[in-house]
Amino acid sequence: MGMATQIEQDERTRAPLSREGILRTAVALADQGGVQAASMRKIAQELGVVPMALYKHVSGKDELLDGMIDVVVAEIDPPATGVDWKAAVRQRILSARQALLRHPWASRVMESRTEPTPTVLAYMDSMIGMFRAGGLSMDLTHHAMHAMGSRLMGFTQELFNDTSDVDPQVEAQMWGEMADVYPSIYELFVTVTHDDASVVGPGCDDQFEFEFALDLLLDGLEELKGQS
Amino acid sequence: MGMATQIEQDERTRAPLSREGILRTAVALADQGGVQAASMRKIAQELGVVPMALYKHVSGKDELLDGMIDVVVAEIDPPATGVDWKAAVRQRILSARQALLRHPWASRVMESRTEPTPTVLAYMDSMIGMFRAGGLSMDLTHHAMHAMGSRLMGFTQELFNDTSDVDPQVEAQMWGEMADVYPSIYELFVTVTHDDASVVGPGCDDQFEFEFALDLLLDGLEELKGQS
DNA sequence: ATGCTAGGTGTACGGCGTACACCTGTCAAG
DNA sequence: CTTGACAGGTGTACGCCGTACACCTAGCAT
Repeated sequence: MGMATQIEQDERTRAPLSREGILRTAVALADQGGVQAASMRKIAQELGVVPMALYKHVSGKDELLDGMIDVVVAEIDPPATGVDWKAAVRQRILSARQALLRHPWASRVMESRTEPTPTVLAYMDSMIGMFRAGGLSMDLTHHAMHAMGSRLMGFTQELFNDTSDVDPQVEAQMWGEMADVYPSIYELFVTVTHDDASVVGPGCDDQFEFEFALDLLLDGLEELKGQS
Repeated sequence: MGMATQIEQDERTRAPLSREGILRTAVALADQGGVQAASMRKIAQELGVVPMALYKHVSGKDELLDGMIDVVVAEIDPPATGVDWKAAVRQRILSARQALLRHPWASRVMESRTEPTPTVLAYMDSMIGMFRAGGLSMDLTHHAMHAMGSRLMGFTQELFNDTSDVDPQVEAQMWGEMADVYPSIYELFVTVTHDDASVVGPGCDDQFEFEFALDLLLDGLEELKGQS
């Protein structure tokens, strides 16, 4: 069996390349190895193909990243119907948050993009429509979009990455030192961990914090809506 | 005059390398050419030195980026004294915003970092202290920190980069097409540009939008403070 | 039969971060 | 005064990255 035959078999085995397949592979690689695992070369290798082959389906790295974002945005649920505007916006943003939690690299990539893709524009458009349907004035809707900011895309920066792989001994001493240098952080930490009944939990409930901030904004907007 | 002499002159001319000098140069390069202009190699060239020389003062690219962030954070004004807690927080966050507007690359870099530097921790600590001094409970302060999210660092994502270098003819046609595909965005655009009396202004006032969202959050927090 | 084209290949280039061996001037200890 | 450690700048080299460009080839419309 000659080399050529082997190659032919490989080629026959391999599903033909396609933009969608490339994007799916890229997203999968990024999901499991971070955004830097989604390099042109690694995607190509994963697909059993030479790097330059990708360029027949994607114009370059930028378009690839845009495509990856579109995949994530497509996972966001459509607007709920038959509910309060606030509830609808709330649900949708929480859905966006879930999508971005499934693809932790996506928020960073989104921010690095300069021009929004049609998919992102469609999402924005739909979001604006939800505010309008809820009776917010155009001006207030405009402010609302800005106020939501990155929350619109379902993410807020987590200030502290609580997952630490240091051993408790060292960590305890670290906190001891922090008490002197960063007294307020220490105080906050102590309160939060004390209130938290769960033994080993992550100190604070990200989901709760996200919803807290979201509701703070939505409630404020509703009050302003009533005033106008 | 031999080569050696020339080199000696260069060496004598050049200020000796230092961590601070490297960071200043890196920030300057990033300010004028984006974050990718602050590569090890370009920083070294700017300082008239070979790339590896930097490693005697900075352990690697990560520490360099951390250092660059510290430079920016150090530009944030200290807390104002003798004013309402809300006013003090407001002023400080607006100061942070100014710092990040001077260094547009900084927000993106901050988000890419995993561990906060001592400088950033000190800023956080001070911020927490401001909430506490304002009478917010520890719990509410905790929520406040999360609610502020990236705004704490003085930035919100600008959804649309309004600075376009296309000619008005093309842009007008583009908006015409958008009216069909993204009706809500179009409607919003029309309203905003119509209300804006200024002829060529950027469509919406980023500073106003930032303060709008900030005040929405601060007002909400104050109300919650009163309730508890 | 012919020649066009879509799609995969191979080679090569410039840029990046950085490991590692090397040199050299300075300065304290013997 | 010698010596030797060492701080700090140099040079080379490696493996990664994105991608320009020339090439091949199978399939298909003419």
